Amino acid sequence: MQRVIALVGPTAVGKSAIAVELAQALGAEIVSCDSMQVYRQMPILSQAPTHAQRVQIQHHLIDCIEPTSMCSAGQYHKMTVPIIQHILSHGKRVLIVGGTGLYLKALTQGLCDAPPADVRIREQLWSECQGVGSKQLYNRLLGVDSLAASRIHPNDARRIIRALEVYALTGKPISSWWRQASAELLPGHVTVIGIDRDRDELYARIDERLLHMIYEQGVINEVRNLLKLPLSRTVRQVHGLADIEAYLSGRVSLKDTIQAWQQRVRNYAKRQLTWFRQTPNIHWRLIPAEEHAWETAEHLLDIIRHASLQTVEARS
RNA sequence: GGCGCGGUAGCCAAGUGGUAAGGCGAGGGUCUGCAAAACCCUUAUACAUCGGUUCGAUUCCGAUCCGCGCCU
Repeated sequence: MQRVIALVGPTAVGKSAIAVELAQALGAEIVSCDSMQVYRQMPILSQAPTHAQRVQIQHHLIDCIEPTSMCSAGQYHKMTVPIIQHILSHGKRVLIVGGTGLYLKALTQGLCDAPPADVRIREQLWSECQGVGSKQLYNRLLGVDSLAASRIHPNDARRIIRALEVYALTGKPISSWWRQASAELLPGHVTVIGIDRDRDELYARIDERLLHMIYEQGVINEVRNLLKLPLSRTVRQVHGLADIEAYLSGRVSLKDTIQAWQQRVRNYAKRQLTWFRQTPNIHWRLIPAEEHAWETAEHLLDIIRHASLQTVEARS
């Protein structure tokens, strides 16, 4: 059977609980693939696995970066590869679990070798963009890298800036970096399982989860403490932070805060699904409403066994 | 009961005597170092009802219904 398996799905679909059951059955350790659970001091906001779950199964890449500093797909990749190799070298399996599509892609397909973000150049380009507009920068990109430009929308300031950044840093267009084979971690060796639920049910779960976070888990207090810190730019993007901050400042009622936050997360879940749908060779399972985590885990085991057989057949 | 204001798509909301912006939502998509981000596409024979004026009314007039506010 495959030694590296990934379990992905939208937020609130029930990944963490299912992952623990599945990891137990597989004899695997869990490697998180979540851009927010990597940070410390925000376990509620990021809905990280519970202490009990982490005692049951060893989890990695959770609770390991201060919220004042910044993680990125590249940094995540750099941290994670050795950990996976280490686990495998001990004869255990790896279960990658998470909802951050880009991080999973970085892990399974690698990133190109272009240099990481350069804060100074990026800020310069960004302020320039705000002055003259993204179309201007896009035209410049068109001049130096028409291939990249053809794949980036003129309104997509972020990617235009990244492309120009790489060009400024290396003198080579970003598309030429794309062409270079990146160091793949485990080419073709990862079985990806996607879990999903009926859309209405998923949205209802999201709505309930946020209420639970507010009324049972005490997110508001967690946010209050976080706000005392000089949070990194990435951390400031966590869903709920800005909403609760507005509530704490008295500008917004609790009711409106919750509604805005719920809406944000529902939209996010949809985007996650869009991402995972295009993941090559992903195996989906639609979870029925009353199915228990351990039942789902059993179904997933079947799927994994099947997928492994197919891979073996394909190779011989 | 009287007076005033309002009734435009699932919601909010512009507007015009020649059949009507936009936003939200919803659905789909893109994604190579901020990704819980950013960006793109699609979406509705929607003008409360009935009459009248008019070549033509969502727009003007009248009545009716509903909502809101004020007055009695």
